[in-house]
Amino acid sequence: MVNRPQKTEEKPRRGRPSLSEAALSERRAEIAAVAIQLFNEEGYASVSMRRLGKEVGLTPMALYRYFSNKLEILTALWDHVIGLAFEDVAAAGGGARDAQDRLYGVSEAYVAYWFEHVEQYQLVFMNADVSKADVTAFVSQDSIMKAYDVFFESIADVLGLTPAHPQVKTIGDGLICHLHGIMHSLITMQGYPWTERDRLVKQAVDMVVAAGVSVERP
Amino acid sequence: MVNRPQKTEEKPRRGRPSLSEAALSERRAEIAAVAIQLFNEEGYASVSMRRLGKEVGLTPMALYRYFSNKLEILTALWDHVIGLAFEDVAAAGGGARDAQDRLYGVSEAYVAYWFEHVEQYQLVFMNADVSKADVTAFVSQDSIMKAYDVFFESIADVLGLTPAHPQVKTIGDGLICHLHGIMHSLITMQGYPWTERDRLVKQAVDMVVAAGVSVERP
DNA sequence: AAATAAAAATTTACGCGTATCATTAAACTT
DNA sequence: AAGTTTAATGATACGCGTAAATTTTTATTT
Repeated sequence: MVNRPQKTEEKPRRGRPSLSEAALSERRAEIAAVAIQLFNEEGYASVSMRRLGKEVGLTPMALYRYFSNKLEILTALWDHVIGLAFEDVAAAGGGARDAQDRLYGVSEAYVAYWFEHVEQYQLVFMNADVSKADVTAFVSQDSIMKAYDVFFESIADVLGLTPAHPQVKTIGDGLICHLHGIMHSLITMQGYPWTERDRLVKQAVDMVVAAGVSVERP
Repeated sequence: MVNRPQKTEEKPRRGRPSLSEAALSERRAEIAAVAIQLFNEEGYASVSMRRLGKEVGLTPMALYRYFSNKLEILTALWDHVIGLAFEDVAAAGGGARDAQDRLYGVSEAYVAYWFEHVEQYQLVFMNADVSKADVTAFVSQDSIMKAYDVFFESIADVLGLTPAHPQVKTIGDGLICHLHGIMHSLITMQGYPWTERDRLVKQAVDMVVAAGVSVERP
């Protein structure tokens, strides 16, 4: 995050006042909106800070008052993109006949979304420059954790357990990892003759369903 | 790859001759060796072409005769690192009591290696700048595909099928994806309260073993 | 030996992200 | 009103990857 003067301490009595928190986040949002559009249209690397500054009417360095670096602007796009992905997932989950059907549906929708937006997947999940702290802060957000809930609910239904059951957490984490692995492997290692994507996703869910028959119930 | 004059055509009769293929690959190897050490010690981004040039005794631009860009030098490190990973995997597979034991061993070793070398994982699997063509060329190499064979052999053993059986390919690809997904998710989303790594890996292999009981045999 | 041709190597230059420093603006104190 | 303090903004500069132009090297042909 950008270094800002302490707000909680005795506020300074002299000198030009800081931008209000409202003004700050308003302009941050304005920059982010332009950035998201440009990043989506032309890619992260192709949009320079000089260019972005020009588009929003600021000098390049003025952007640094609102974001500490270019990557932090990218995190604004993360929120946006993950929101879109889970819109698709929610839609797929909505029309399901039963729990098992829903689990297949949301799993396929999740993977399909990222495959249809590979550039976005790379921007979110393949940026090695992102510091640990950045990602931690981002992914810990309730919005993201809540988005995965649909998987846990479906799994609980399929297994006939409550969502709070520890097995649901373990199996759910496993499925989420598995799906991410399918996307990531097929995207990063395109030369390898992978089994067809749909087949892999189906198999991943099959294994969860199969686990249901052997699960201990309370 | 770097653009080179056609070697197979009628060789030019005048002018300075091209570097021999031997000289070329020798100097490429020399550059790669220095680069691997520096990248490992200081990270990819911290080692500039100007610096690398100085270390190997070339001007920065002279490097471009041997590698078409900085990223292509990084691929040299890929080979190196994947070799190390599969040394660990092979060692883990060597001492196994039976097929099932071996499958658990190699899976855990594979995941453990990358977790112990997160920076290397990021250099190999998290570079969004890498063009599709680059990765394709890299991963299609026999060396990499061969490295995964240990998984397919173990799985065939566990399932009681020949390695050539199509189910082995499908399940093997699934397991490799699953393991990659565990690594990738736990590395990129450190703020999320994932189930413990070992548990996830064990569960992934368990599911493969469980699939064995329901598999159709020839 | 001189001229010529082509590859190798170097030089120069561009736009990039952004650190640092200089300037301007907006408030309070006197 | 003038001076002071502090935030916001702007200008300058650095090292980066590398494209393009230039120079040097090394061979063959005359």
